[in-house]
Amino acid sequence: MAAAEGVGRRQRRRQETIDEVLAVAAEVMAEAGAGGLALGEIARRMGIQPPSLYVYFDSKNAIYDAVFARGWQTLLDSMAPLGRRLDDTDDARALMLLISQHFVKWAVENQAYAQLMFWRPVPGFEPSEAAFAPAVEMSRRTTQLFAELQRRGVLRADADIAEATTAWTALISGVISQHLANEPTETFDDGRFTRLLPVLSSMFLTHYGPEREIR
Amino acid sequence: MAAAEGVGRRQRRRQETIDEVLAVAAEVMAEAGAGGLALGEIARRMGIQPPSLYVYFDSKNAIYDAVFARGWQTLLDSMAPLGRRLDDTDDARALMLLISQHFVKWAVENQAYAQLMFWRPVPGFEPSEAAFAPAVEMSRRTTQLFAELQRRGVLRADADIAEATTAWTALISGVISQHLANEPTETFDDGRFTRLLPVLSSMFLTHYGPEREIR
DNA sequence: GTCTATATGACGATAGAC
DNA sequence: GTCTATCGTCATATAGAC
Repeated sequence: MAAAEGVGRRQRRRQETIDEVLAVAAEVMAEAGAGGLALGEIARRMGIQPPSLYVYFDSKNAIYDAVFARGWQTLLDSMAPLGRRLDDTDDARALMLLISQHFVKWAVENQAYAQLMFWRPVPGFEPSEAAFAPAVEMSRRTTQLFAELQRRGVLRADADIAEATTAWTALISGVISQHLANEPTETFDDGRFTRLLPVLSSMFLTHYGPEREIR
Repeated sequence: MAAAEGVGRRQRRRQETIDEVLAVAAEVMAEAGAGGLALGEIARRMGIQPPSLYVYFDSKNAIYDAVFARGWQTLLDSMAPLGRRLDDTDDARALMLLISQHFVKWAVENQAYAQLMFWRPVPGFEPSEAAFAPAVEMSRRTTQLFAELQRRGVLRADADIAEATTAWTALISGVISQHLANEPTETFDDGRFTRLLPVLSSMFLTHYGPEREIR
């Protein structure tokens, strides 16, 4: 019993340290860019020596991996409430735009994560399969959302859902990429690319929608 | 006279060395990723010592800057013939797709350059104004192309050309980003995102085109 | 002008004492 | 679990040979 409790405490404390490492890492990445993460800087801010980090992570890339996974998981969690709104709303097209804007806004306001999630800024780092899981789940839910939109007649009955999902992904990631690369200090509301989302969303829904309006 | 010739030879030789450095740098970046460029590796392949590189470039970032400029200039030059075809063709919509495909294909086949041109993979490196010039010129020509398409009635008379240019840029860079990040080893023809270009192009032209077809 | 030789300080990573 | 010591590599700077 006492032994089991001891293990529990130790593990709890270990997890807390791991969480702190990741939080500080995200801080450093936000200031220096995703590729500018330095173990010495993490250690300095935590008041420990760099080698101590190796007690919790096997390598620098393992830290990147954990940050990558955490980013997708956080974004995924933040989108869940919006997805559930689909049951209430009668304007699925407007909700679609809201979802797109929420997604891009998160990326613009969490650029350290977004660089790692949407680009390959770190030579030699490739996310592990486990870290990729939340990203795959995001893709799954997006496909599911489009299938539901099709069921409701917002998307054409003969629309290729897999294709629509890929197209939407490319659209959104294009806006994010251009913002991060060309005007990273601009706010979501004022960005040249982020402001295009209503147009792009309407473009997308016109193409995959049930009928094309006559102007 | 002899002195002037001597200077000419020296400068020519200097320029040749500079060109060799940039070619080797692009090689290394293609293998290790844009952020994985190492001066020692450039020097090793050239058969010189790393400090010798400082005779030709002030810093590593100066090499990145030159590669960045060269990438945009090369892409720009490779697109010029396609742009001129606008005068001959009677199917401007098809040419529009060809141009998009050419652009993306170049990025997919020159990933070392593309990473530097479309992302920010190197902490602390921001392209100089001079290096940015060919990229600005590319944007200018794109705007010009769309204005011409509008003159010909391929784009709506009341379409916002600046907005259309930004939207097209976001679309294209979305395809490139997703390909580079998720399936960089896939060919242009087989890529999940690159294959979407006809759909995306049609989506774009439907939105900005003169009338929306009824399905 | 161009190169080599050498030095500096930061980095990621490892070994081993405590 | 944390430290010190250390290694190899990196970008960069300087001194000096040719």
